[in-house]
Amino acid sequence: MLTTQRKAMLLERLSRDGRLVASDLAADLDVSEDTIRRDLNDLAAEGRLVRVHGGALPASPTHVPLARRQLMQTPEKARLGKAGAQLIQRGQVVIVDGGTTHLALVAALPLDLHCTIVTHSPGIAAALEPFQRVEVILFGGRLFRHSMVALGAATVAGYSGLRADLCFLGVTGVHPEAGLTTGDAEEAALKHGMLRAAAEVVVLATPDKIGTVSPWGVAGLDRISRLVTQGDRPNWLPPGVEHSDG
Amino acid sequence: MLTTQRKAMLLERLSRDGRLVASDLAADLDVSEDTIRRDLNDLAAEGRLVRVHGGALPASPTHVPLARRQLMQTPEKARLGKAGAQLIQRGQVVIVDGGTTHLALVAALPLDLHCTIVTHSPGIAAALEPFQRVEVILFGGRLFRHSMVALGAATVAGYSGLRADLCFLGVTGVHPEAGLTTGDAEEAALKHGMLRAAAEVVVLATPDKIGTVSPWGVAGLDRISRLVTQGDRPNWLPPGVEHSDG
DNA sequence: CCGATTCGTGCAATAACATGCAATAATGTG
DNA sequence: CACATTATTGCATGTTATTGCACGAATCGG
Repeated sequence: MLTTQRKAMLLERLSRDGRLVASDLAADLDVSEDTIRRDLNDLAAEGRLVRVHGGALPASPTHVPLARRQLMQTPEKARLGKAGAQLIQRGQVVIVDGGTTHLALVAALPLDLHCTIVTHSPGIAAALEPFQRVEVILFGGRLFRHSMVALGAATVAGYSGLRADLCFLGVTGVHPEAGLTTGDAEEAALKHGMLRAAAEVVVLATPDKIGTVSPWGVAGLDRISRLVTQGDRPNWLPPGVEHSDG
Repeated sequence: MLTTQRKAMLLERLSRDGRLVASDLAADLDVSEDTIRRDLNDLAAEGRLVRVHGGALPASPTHVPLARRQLMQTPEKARLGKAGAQLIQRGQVVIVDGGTTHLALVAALPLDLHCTIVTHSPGIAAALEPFQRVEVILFGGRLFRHSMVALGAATVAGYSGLRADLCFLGVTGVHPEAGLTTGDAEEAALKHGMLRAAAEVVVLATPDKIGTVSPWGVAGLDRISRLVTQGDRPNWLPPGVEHSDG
């Protein structure tokens, strides 16, 4: 049997059965378990499935709807979210970007918080449902699937007409020279608009984003008011930028 | 059974039943209680549930309302959703209103569906994430908390400039004389705009809404193309309106 | 307070894992 | 064709993960 053919069969079985068990496959296809393992690792490296102990599971978040992923909060993100939540004061108008870190922020908000939250992320908006005293403004647009946020002229226009107190900005790179960067051009432009619409800008950054650069620039580090990370303050952070350890 | 798969099943049962009992699970899944305990401890360490004596409970009580309501799909609503999903044809532009019934509609869509879905509900938009080939247009506005949809001038303007093939309209009352009604004035106006923006209008209605009236009128029964209910066609349904049993 | 259940820990058996190595087959190159 | 290179596979090795069991401690419900 050809290697490629075997891998195709693995994917076929995976979508049919919803899972793959390495030992069963070795017996079925009459090859060693090592071969199966190698195949599974290859396919996992291509992102076509997710490797687990004993076999593999589907890669696509098919039957894992929003609710599940909302709860998939690492303790790190929860701490970041908690640190961010403490920065919001009663009555403020706050812009909240999309992303799982900001979902953690919402989860850390006190239930009786009284403020206005502006977002272009349907996930953030939906998560704000339990907060009776939070006014939620949602900007629409065409949904950018990768990060599940609304993008488009209407979105940009919405932020350009806004004067907010605080903005929680999500980026995929925080670098001493490249500054704040993200993976999509249009998203970068929108984030720049969000940044300009707020008096203070806070970036919640997990450790994997510190010191890294993504293709599209959003703004320089001196444009943000505070960086929340895990660990000590990076020594390259401009003096005007505050820092907290989440 | 793969360990990862078993843990996923535990989370699924948790969100379905609202609690987990270790001893029951051990018997159900045919593993020792030690294994279940270890699984529960792992998941608790990841913050995905809260460990209690004898089992586990959902992690974030604040978000259970939303999560629960999303998963609280009665078999009736699932059937309605399935019936509605079959009405969508490839390439169409479809308006989908908010509400749990329409969440069931999204859940029933085929994963490879290729169409454009327009909505002003962040929950619907978020639920559409797994559908790679569905273009999602989200209209924004101020979030109306009771039904978790965006309302406002921008929302109305969005629909008024749209020509869609199909519209799934949610109402709280379907009555022979009062027609389609809902509980909020502004929402009623918006729904009227949605109805006018689509060539065909479908109403998915659970039995508790048939024959009831809410304060604010949306449109007469003759303005809809199809009513999907559970059971026989109401004899007062205008002849021009099609009917299906979901 | 007591019995029953549940919990945590250590332990051992088994399964699955990564890694390096060698044999073989397929492919590329002069 | 001759030869080198690469890909694929199975095997041996040591490591890690998973699981069930045993035992004593902690907890629960009266």
